[in-house]
Amino acid sequence: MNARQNTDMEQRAHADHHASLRLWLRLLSCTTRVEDTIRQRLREQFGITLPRFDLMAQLEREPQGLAMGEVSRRMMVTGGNVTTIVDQLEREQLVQRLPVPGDRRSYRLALTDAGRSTFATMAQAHEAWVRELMSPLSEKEQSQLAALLGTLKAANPRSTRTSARKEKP
Amino acid sequence: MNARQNTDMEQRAHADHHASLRLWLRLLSCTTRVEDTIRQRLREQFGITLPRFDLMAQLEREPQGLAMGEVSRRMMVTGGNVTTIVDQLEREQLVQRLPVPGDRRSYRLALTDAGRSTFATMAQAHEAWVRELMSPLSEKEQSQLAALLGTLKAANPRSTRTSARKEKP
DNA sequence: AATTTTTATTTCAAGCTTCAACAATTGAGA
DNA sequence: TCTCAATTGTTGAAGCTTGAAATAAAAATT
Repeated sequence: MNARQNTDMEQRAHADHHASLRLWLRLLSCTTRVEDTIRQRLREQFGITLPRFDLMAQLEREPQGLAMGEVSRRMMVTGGNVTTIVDQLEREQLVQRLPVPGDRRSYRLALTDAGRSTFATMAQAHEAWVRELMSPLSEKEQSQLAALLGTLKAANPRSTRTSARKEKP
Repeated sequence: MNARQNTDMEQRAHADHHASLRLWLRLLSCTTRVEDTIRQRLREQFGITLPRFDLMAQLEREPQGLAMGEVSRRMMVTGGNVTTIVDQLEREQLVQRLPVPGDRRSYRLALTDAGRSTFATMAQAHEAWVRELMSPLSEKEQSQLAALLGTLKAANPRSTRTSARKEKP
């Protein structure tokens, strides 16, 4: 660390040079705290992990089912990741891989009946927790927050994350 | 995409029945996108992982060093987790475990000289990335966001997460 | 039709994370 | 002092995650 440069940096810092950094750390820690709470309650009360819950939530929205790749895109995780989560959920009889007539590579991923009813119970509790955890903010503050985050989200591109992109030589 | 169900959901949503849930999902995805970008750039440009960078950042703030437990608390991760990250960083000669005179269970964890200089370089790039990623928001919007998140953070307790808490029988 | 390219998914190794159990040391009380 | 409880850190199993390579099937080209 060069003391001279350090001083220069501090001088130009007009009080809030690190404002963005502090904002980011606060954003991160808020999110982490809420997420950890939800993760813990899901495990304690339903014996399920957050990734499995999230995957079921994706399927619940699309009763006709989704391809693995589509789930991967929506959850913003790699395909390999989805494979292992689905393997587990299938073993627990909560989701099923259904064949797609025209395409033997792919299949429809859908909740089983058991999965649907299990999810319904969990989702209700989950939504109550989220409301509780957000309740420190008034309704008005919540919509302000949503608007600000919307700006941030719109500007940052969604990463593809399908993994295994080959370079064109 | 099923148009009918989509409509139903919107109808039953007395304008903002699920507002908190949507807010939470937006908060989560904003954070995830920024975090993923940072993680990727750290790996590509410096060959380091985000957890290792974060741990070094904790140490950089405390030149006299920190105990494992203190790092664990500040990073809000389990002790076992810190152990493995430190093992790696020690192997790379970026941090060191220094003995504490009065206590043979514990030690001071501190950056090495190499660690300090490596971190300085990375931290500068890191801060520039954060500023870039937050730049869709004006300065004023950033402080509004910080204030709202402050309210949220203050109300949610910081979890201990030291693991291995024995019940009193 | 045969070949090449693209698409869909899986596998594998490595690393992160948690939880629970464990070991070592310190501290407090009998 | 001796014992028991609390503190500090580690280990191991299981699960999540990524990135890269592999497999299989479909689509596009020649």
